Formats: sequence, structure tokens, C-alpha cells
Amino acid sequence: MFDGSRIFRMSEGYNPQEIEPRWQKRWDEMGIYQVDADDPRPKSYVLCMYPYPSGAAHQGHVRNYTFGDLNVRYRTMRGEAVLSPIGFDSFGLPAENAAIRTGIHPRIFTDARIVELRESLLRLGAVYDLRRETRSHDPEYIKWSQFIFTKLLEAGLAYRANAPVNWCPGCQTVLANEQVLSDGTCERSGDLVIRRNLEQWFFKITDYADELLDELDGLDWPERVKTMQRNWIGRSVGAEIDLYIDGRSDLAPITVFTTRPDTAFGVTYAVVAPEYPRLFEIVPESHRADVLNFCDEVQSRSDIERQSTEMSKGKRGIATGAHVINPFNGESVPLYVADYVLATYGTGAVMGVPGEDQRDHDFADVYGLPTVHTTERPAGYDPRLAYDGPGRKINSGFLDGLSVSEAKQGAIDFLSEKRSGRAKVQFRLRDWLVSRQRYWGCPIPVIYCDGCGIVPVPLDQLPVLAPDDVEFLPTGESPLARNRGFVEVPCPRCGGTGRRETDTMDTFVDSSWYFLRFTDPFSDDAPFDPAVAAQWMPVDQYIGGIEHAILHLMYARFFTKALSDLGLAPSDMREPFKRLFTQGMIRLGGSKMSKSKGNLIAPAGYFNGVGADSLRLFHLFVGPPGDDFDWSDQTDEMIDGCHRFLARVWRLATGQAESFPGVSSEASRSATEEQDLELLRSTHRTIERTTNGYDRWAYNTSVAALMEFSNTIYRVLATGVSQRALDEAIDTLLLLLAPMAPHISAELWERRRGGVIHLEPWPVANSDFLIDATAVLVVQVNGKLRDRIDVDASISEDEAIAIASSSEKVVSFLDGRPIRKTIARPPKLVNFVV
RNA sequence: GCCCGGGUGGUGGAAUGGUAGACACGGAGGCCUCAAAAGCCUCUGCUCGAAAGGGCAUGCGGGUUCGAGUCCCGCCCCGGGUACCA
Repeated sequence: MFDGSRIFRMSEGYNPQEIEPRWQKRWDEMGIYQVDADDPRPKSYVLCMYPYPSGAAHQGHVRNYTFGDLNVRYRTMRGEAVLSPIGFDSFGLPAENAAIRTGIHPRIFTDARIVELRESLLRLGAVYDLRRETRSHDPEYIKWSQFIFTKLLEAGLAYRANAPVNWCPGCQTVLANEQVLSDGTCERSGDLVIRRNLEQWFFKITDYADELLDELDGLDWPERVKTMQRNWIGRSVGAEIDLYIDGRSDLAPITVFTTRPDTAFGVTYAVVAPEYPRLFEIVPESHRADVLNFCDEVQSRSDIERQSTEMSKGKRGIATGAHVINPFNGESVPLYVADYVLATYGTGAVMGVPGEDQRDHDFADVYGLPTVHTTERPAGYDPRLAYDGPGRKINSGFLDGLSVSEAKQGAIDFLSEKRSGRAKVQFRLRDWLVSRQRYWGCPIPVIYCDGCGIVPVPLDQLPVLAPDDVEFLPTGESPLARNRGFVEVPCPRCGGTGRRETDTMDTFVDSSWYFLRFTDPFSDDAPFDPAVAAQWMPVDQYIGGIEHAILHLMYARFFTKALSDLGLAPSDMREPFKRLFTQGMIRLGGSKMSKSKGNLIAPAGYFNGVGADSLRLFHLFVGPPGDDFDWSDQTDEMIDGCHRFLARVWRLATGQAESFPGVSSEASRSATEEQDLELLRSTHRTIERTTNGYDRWAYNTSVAALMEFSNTIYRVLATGVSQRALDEAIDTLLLLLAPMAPHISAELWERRRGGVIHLEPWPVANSDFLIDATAVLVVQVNGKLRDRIDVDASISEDEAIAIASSSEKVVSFLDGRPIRKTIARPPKLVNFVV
């Protein structure tokens, strides 16, 4: 089941097994998809997301690369020089885990899988400029990844910090925040992620938070992807307020962040996170033991327990015994520690406003803290709830009577004047943790020296390559750390004893600049020549899965901006991907089809059975490209249907259809002008419909248009048509089909016309043939369909009404009632209102 | 909870506010054949009716409109994202 291996009876000569490999070879030899920067045609860049080489392609790949290839071929036929590169995101955990399991070196494992995947893509008929292929684990690529790291380090955009990190016991490595799911588990292994403090490398993506947010507006991306990025960046406008500790003028204040400085008069307490750094100098002696206990207890809980608000009704916290002064009214309010405050967001401390914040309200309820309302509430508002809507300020001193937004500004002005606070924009986005304690990744090119500190490996010594003679053991320690030959090196600066960094980079680093390398893959004095990159960038059409909506796309945008600022890319290159399309995923048995889930359907059987063209066509036809698709028992039958359609095209284009029963070639030749005109109209309407589908990513409707068109050609064959009109129709059909089903189109075109179809110009609809001579006039009474009448397409409004009102059916439905109103839209519709 | 998507025949899905269900899968029948396969042709939303012809239908309830799958309001259900972000 589901392998396409059933025997298909090849209809008279359509033999995909024979033509597909031949054309794949010819495309490669002809090199028509190899492009260079000096190409005179308008340039465009079509790219599918950098694939992880997981072995032979699965249906998700097939769908993705079919969309990509269709775009490449379509744009080429429209006269563009299309850059269509391919490469492999070849570093990553699966290869290393396999090495631990089997002892096979990750490079050997990975190279074998690259061969398989490349083979699958070529067998699909996808065309690339293969000269440009990159692989993340190539020494050349490693060299330039490390070069970029070094440049980021010099610019202060890479830094080392001790930080609480997400440690996955299953993967035995640190994860980025983005790789931890909301339930506290690892997105890859599903293990519960724990917190650890480690020295790690970070990239300062937060420097670009504003730009990353603002420039989303100009991108032609799916709105939901932009929304996800906006939420991820999480820009919050508000203020920081300094709360001095009552009676301890010797201590620095606790600074809280709030988006509602206008509610400051409603503060009845303050809270810090259990991890708050200066907590113990603030807590008075009398409370220390209790607070310490509480903090220990909280931190021993897993993130899951901590986050489950359902389990514990109240907020879990403890009074510190200290008090802080509210600068607005001079009041002293108690300071708590509570686990509902996140150490990792803002300042790790917040002010408690039970009247206007539901979380504070809940906490105040449990701990018996008072509530002060500072916003006038609408009548009938539930007094048990916090109110965060608009209204006049009350109980707020000098802010009374102002609106919320006026009061925010007033409060900020007050804080600035008193020097006890400031306007502040806070982001949810945090810096990108790039260290990974793994072997199979790009080594971080740094040496630690007791005297000189952190010393980057000099550029002329790059790449730093991981040694091959390592042991892969399931200890969780990187094999690099155990390899003395790798670790022990002299300091490049002072020559003293140095120790090499053994962490490697997150593989998202590799995929953050590969699209730039593709523009200039042979550059050996820079990652790429900015001038050459400028000719191809930005990517005109980027295609990939929605799963990369946040991580990959955000990191790639950050890299593009950073490289631009570093002078490695053109200064005006701020965004890498002009237009993005996110394809739907293919599910089998309810979950996404993927190697890690083990629910793959290999395309190989279909390649060997119905052929790649039929499988491509199926993926295009099955539904809107952005929608998910459930692979089911019926899917093979639909694929058969696509094969049947191609076989019908084959018979049409090879003249076999005319000799079929019911069709005499005599009839086909003795055509009237009227019959020819009908076919011509159909031909040009199909050009329009199909092209329209291509342009708005509605390939399913393009396929449907071509199916209808071939049905029409079959029909006119039976009734009579001239050879000229027939040839035009069939040639057009092949041209329109060429980006979708490239092999059969190429083969038939060569047989009929000679030459290479994919070098032909895209057909243009002649508007003379888009006008129909007749139309169907729909007649309604009170909006209900009552009759349909064939009319001349050029009839006037009065004629249409006259024809409509003379319809017997209409008359019977009017039932003698007077017509109150008549709506006429000639020649398509007349509606009588009675 | 919040933010996005989406609910149309037995199935996948079409429909610039103007014939709902294009196209295809599945199903039924016919032609061809000794027979089958393949191919070709016809029918196929539900329902009442012998037929002619009606009625009902795009998750539910309202509304706007001559006319709503499409626009507006209020719900329900499904999928995804996010989740104490102050």
C-alpha cells in the first residue's frame, strides 16, 4: 500500500520510465538552469528552504520541491534568469546520534544521505544550478561560517555569558529558548528540559529587535507568519520605575517594568522573581531562612509545575519582610517573592496593582493585600475582577481625570522629573544562544588563554575543523572536549598555553546565510562578494514549511542585517526574503509526515510506477498549496487519475486520440469556422485561467483548467476541427503544462515541434478570443433562479429584460403580480422583484 | 485565556456579491471485447414526484442587499500558534 508499485498499463507509448531519466540527463547536460551574474535577462531568485539531508525524499519534500521547480521553470519561460540553487543543511544531531549508536562517522552517514536526497530531487525532475551546491559541513563552508562568527565577535554581536540555559537530558545539549516547547519539553526529543547555569555564546539579535519588527510590514509574507514573528519579538511600551527599599537608602532600588505606569497609584505591593540576583541583601535577617527555603523549593520544581496555574489556585509567594517606597505617593508597600514573576523577562521584578491586573488581583486575594482602583470602571463591571480597560483616572493624585494614555505620559514625565524612572520599551525577544555541546556542528573558532582571555582564531587559520579520530560515546560530553589534540593549542596572541573552545554552533547559524553563499559560491576571499550578492538578492520567492515561521526566518533576517552592517553584504540589503510561501504539511495518520515520526511514504515507488510527472501533478492538483493534506486510502487513486490525465495528453499530442472509437479523422479535418472559433476561445481562456492560477499560487485551479481544456479538445475532435486550430490548442496545452509536468511536456514538444519547450516563451492570451459570442442569461424572480436562456453576448439591458420577461417559466412564477423592480446585468442576469 | 486559520456532496476541492458543487477521486450504467484490462461515452448534492416540475441545501442564529458560500453581528465545532512577558 502507498508505494505506487501497482502495475500501470502504459497507454500506447506514454512511458515515464523511459522519458523521465532521459530528460533529467538532458537538462543537466544542457545547463539551461545554470545562470551567471552577467546574464542579460531580468534576474530572479527562487529558493526552497535548506533541506536537512535525512535520506531519500518523502512526500513533504516532493510537494515542496515541486512548488519550487514549477516556479523556476515558469519564471524561466517568462524570460527571467532564474537562480535556482540547492544545498544541504548537513550538520545536526541525527548524524551524531547515529554515530553513537552505530559507530559510523557522522560525515560518512551524512554524505550518504545527501546522495540519496539529491538523487530523489533530481528524479523528481527538479532543476538546479548544481555548480552552486553547498553543504554546511564542507570545510569551505565551515571556514566562512567561522569567519562570520569572528566578525560578529569583533563587532560585539557575539558574546559569552553565564546564563541559565535550557538543558535537554535526551539530546545532551543546550537548547535555544525557541527549541523548548510551551510544556517545557524539548522540541526534538520530547524530554523534559531542565535549567542549568553555563558559560555560553550568544548572538545579540536583540540589537535588531526594532528593525526586525518594523520591517515585517514591507514583506510579502503570509500575514500569520508576520504575526507570529511580531508576537515573538513582543515589543511592549511602558516605563521602568525605581522602588527604593524602605529604610535602606544604602541599597540600589528595585526597578520594575510596567506597561501601565498610569496605575502607579494603585500599587499595594511589589514582587521579585525567586531568582532575583540581589534578593538576599534586601531581605532582612529575620526572614532570610524562610525566603531561602521558598526559593529553593520553587527552583527545584520543574518548569511544568511552575507554569501550571491550574494546579495551585493561588499564586505561590512569600513576604520578604522588606518594604519599598512608591515614588508617586511616598507610600511604603510590602515586597514579596513569588513564582509568577519571570526572572527572564524585564527586570525580574514587578509592581503589584490588584485593581487593574488580574494576576496581581489573584495574588492579592490569597495574601490579603488591599486593592486600590485607579481607573473608573464601566457600570456593572464585576467588582471581583481586575479592570484593564479605558476610563478616567481616579485615586491617582495629579493624574486624576486623565485618560489612560494621557496618564501614562503624565506618569512617565513625573518619573523622569523625579529621576525615579524612565520610559522604556521592553522586548520579549532574547539573545540567540548559539553554543551546542556537540561534535557534528561548526566549531566555534575561539581559543581561551589564561593571559589573553578570549582570542578568536586568526582568519588565516580558518577553518577550525573537528578531528576525525574521536570516540562517540553516550556520555553527553562532546567528543571534542575529550580530544586533547584538539583542545590543547598555543594561544595565537601570546603563544602561551591555550585551550580551544569545544562547543559548536547551533545549526541555525548555517542556515542563516546559505542563501547568500548561493549567490557567489566560489568566492574564496570572502563568504560572498557583496556586489554579486546584490545582483541576485533578495530571494524573490522563498518556499518552505510553516514550522520555520519563527526560528529560521528570524535568524536569517538577523544575519542579513548584521552582515550588511558589518560590510560583508551590501548596505541596503536589509531583508533576505521578499516573498515567502509556506506550504501546507502532509499528514499521515493524524501527524506530520517526517522521518523522525517514522510515517513516511517514499516517492520511489511512484517514480517507478506512474512516474514523477504524475506525482508532481497530484501534489499540485490535490488542493491549495498552503493547505494541509491528509494522505489517505484514496490518495493512490487520485494519483492514478493524474496519470490518466497525462496519458490523455500523450494521446492527444501524438495523434492517437483521433483514431479512437467514435472519432474519425475525417470529421476532425472537415471543420467549420464556428467550430474552430470555439476551440480557439477555449485555448485562450485556458491560457488566461492557467496563468492566473500560477500567479496566485492556485495551482490546483491551473491543473483543473488544463483538464477541462483537454476534455474540450477531445470533444471537438469528435465534432470536427481544423488541423491548425487543433495544433495550436495542443501546443498551448503542452506549454501551459511544462512547469508542472516537465518530462512529458518536453518529450511531446520535441516530437511535435523540435526544440526545448522550457526555453519557449510563455503563451499570451489573445483578448480577441476571450470574448464569448453567446452567454447564458439567468433569469431570477425574487432572487431565485427560474430560467436560463441562451442569448447573444452583446444584448442590451432592454433586450435582456424583454427576453427574460417573455420566458414562459418566468411568467408562471410572476403569477400575475406586478413587477416592483427589475435588476438587469446583461448578458448574464435579470432579476424581477415582485 | 489570547492571536491566527478553517467548517461547501460519499472524498479532495471550485466559485471578482450574480447559474453553488468547476476539476478530479469513488460509485452506477453503456460502448468496445469471446472475455477482461485499458480506452471512450453518459449519469451521479439531498429530497418529493411516474414524469413535467418543485422544495431543501455551503457549521448554527440573526442582519445588510433585488440577490450572500462570499459582507456585518452573535454563537458552536475543528486545526495551528502562544501562554503568568507585567
